Amino acid sequence: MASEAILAKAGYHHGDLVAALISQARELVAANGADHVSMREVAAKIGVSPSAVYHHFPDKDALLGALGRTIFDELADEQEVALKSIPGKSATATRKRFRAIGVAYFSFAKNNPNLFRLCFGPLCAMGKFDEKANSRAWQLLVSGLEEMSAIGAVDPAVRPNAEILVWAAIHGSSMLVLDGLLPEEAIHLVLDSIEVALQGAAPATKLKTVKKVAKK
Amino acid sequence: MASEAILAKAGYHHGDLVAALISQARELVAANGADHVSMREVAAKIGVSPSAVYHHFPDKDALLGALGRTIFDELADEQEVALKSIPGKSATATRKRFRAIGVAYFSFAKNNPNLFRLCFGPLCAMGKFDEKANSRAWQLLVSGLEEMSAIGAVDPAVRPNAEILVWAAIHGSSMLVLDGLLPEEAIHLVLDSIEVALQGAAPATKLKTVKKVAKK
DNA sequence: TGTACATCAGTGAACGCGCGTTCACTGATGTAC
DNA sequence: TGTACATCAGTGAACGCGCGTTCACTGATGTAC
Repeated sequence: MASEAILAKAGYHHGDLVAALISQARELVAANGADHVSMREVAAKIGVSPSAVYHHFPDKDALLGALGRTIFDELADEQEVALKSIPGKSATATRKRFRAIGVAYFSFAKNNPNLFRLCFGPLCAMGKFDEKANSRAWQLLVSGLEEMSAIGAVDPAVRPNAEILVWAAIHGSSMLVLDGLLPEEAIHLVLDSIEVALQGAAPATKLKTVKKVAKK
Repeated sequence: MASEAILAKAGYHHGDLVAALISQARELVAANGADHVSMREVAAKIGVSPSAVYHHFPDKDALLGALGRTIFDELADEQEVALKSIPGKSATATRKRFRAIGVAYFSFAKNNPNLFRLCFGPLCAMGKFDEKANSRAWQLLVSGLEEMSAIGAVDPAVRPNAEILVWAAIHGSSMLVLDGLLPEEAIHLVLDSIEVALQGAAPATKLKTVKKVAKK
């Protein structure tokens, strides 16, 4: 949809420079990594003078920040596409959907390592993205876990912190695969382990003991 | 130990420029992030000409690569210190030690975010560190899980992929806290959940069902 | 419908900078005899 | 022990570059009357 706007007009006024800049920045970040993208290059590839960019973004971080926001959206989009391809209310479908959330997350990282690193890099820590840029992906995970709970696949003792554990494990394994520190299968092993872990099913008393010891 | 060597000599020949360069690079990366450190600045802070660096490192990546290797070592050092502070063969001590591995990992990330990001950034993916730079930390985790198994704290069904799950979860939560996407308590919630998850204790038949469904 | 004018969104030249790296060089060191 | 000499580890000047950003400007657009 951005591309329509980009091609819509030519001449002195561009038409939709903002969209074109973000889209071109996306291209260059994907290809070279966020650290090797310059304002001048982005402008040049669009055929616009470097200074034109400053009519739309106050500085480089702002452009990359805007890009980061759209990448978070892309990630959530892909997760939603994956989810929609698995209809049905059965336990099997629910489990497949839950898994798909993690697999889509990992696939996005694998297919777009530089974009993924932009989202979860220093710019994120500096708060250059929307505060809630990642909230769609988070919400999908929450819903997935609610569905899993509904079919009895989540031990109540594990439920409260499940979102955090699952996100951390999926994010960590994705990152470590990108870093070349874990093999690509890791994501599936992690998802296997997570499902087992969520199931829990230790007797309540036993769980209590575990927690007590752990807190000491 | 590096500082002795650095201060050992003065004059035309430095004495141990390699160690001094790495140590100064460490300082600057910690303060400004790896992307904002230059060869010239490192050399200047040591009081040496920029070109001197090239007698010891072929290029910038090589210097940062060498630094990365030492940071992985620092991380493992801190984990070992934490482990040694918890002696004893009791189940309680074992659990505390296991937890300490994760807490030390997180603390290192929290106290040295820029160094941590250097270790697990693009340079790592490019193979600029030793292939086995992270192997000490990994080995500590393996040993920790073996200890945990020995006291019966790890369900045999969960054991095979436990290292990967645990590393991914600890790494992921550390990263997400650095990114400002999870609150600092996340690491403790994750460690709680991991201990419960390792305990597992679902009946074997039930586990099988779970796995079968998951693989579909 | 036509026109005046404010506003918007570009241009292009320039500023000032720090960067990674190379090169020819030289002072210091250590070793063989 | 003294000396010649190869090697090592520095210097300092320079190359060539691309960068983020600013500035005075101008062409295009849209709106009020």
